[in-house]
Amino acid sequence: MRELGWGEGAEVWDHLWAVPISRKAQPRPSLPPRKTMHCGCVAEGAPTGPGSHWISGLAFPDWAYKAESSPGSRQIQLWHFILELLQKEEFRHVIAWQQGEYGEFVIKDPDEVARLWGHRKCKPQMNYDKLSRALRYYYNKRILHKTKGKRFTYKFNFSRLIVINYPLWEVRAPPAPHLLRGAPAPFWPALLPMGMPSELLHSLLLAQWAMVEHLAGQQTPRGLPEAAEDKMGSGSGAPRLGSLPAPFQPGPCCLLGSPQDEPPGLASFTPPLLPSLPASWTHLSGPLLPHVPPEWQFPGTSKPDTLLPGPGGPPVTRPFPGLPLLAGLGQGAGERLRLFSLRPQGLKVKACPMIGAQGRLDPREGFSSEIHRPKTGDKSPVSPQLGNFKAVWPLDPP
DNA sequence: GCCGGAATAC
DNA sequence: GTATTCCGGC
Repeated sequence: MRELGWGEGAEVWDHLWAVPISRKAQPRPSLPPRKTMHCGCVAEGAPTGPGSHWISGLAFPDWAYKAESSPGSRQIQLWHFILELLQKEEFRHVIAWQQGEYGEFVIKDPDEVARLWGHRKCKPQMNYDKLSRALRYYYNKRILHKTKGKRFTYKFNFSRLIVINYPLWEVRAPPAPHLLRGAPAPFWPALLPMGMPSELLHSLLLAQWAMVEHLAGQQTPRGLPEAAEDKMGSGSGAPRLGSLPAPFQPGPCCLLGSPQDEPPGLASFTPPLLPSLPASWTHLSGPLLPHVPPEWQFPGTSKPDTLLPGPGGPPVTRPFPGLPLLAGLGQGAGERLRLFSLRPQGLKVKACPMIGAQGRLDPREGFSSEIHRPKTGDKSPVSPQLGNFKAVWPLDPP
């Protein structure tokens, strides 16, 4: 297998990050200038904070709030927009997370949300009836579902969003969930909270394994209940990886992409592994976030980093760019997933003036200058060991 | 309010 | 593909 370096395989990256990794430093148009001029749309609700946002113990990275990161679409999607509003304090009176339910949110002012959405999309005639129709289309996609009996209340399916936005996430790591049952804890995949309810764990594992098997073009022995039938995030733009090495097979790190969109071998994909946890990472749920029950949180908070040795993985000190699941795992996770999922330098990107013009870019996230160019011979510098990874995961619908 | 079909736009 | 628009039905 040929090892590939940065700058190759731009198409592979395109669906993941259609934004420049140095986006914090440069304005970019998100709509055709003509349209922007006519409606004067602005990026209302655009986040202004750092690259990740904590939700229910995990961080939603920028992609969750940026239309450009939506596979198959260069325009903002409604669920992105909803997340945008949800993470902004100033819209708390308009839309907010529902206390006590993970991923559940309430539209407190439907007319205002519709107005904002219409403004964003340059659809002044937008109203809640139309907006809610768009939301209902998410039901079948399993991105969202309605909380029955509660007015204006919906719930995100976070696993689904992960599958959609991170089709390559952890592709190398986990064995099939059905193979994990009964396995000793050290052999369980990464990123799982020790207190995670089994159904959640299983759901997550299935989603991950669905990715692995889908990308590998393999068949699941027993089939997949969720992610497989979802055709991998609507199937738009998800790169296929071709042959799949055995789980945990060591391989060169961070060698991604290939010319002509040729699927690289999975050995080329080294997922982020075993970072150290911030000492306070279990207390990261802030006022913007849904409540996280204690039993879902990391049980030991005194010295969590000691539980995540990550042999071979030297401590990383740079800011963590923000990632789902992995976000809660500390800077090391971001460091490694950055290599895994961020667009390398020099790749073509689509400009987005609205976002850039809003000054929402954080100079701390000048990723392009931080991207590690993999060195030849830099073979799997971090242990593929996964068992100590832990994260908090919100509840998904059944 | 909520649902989902249908036609349509982009 | 992802909405937007409209609408009949519950």
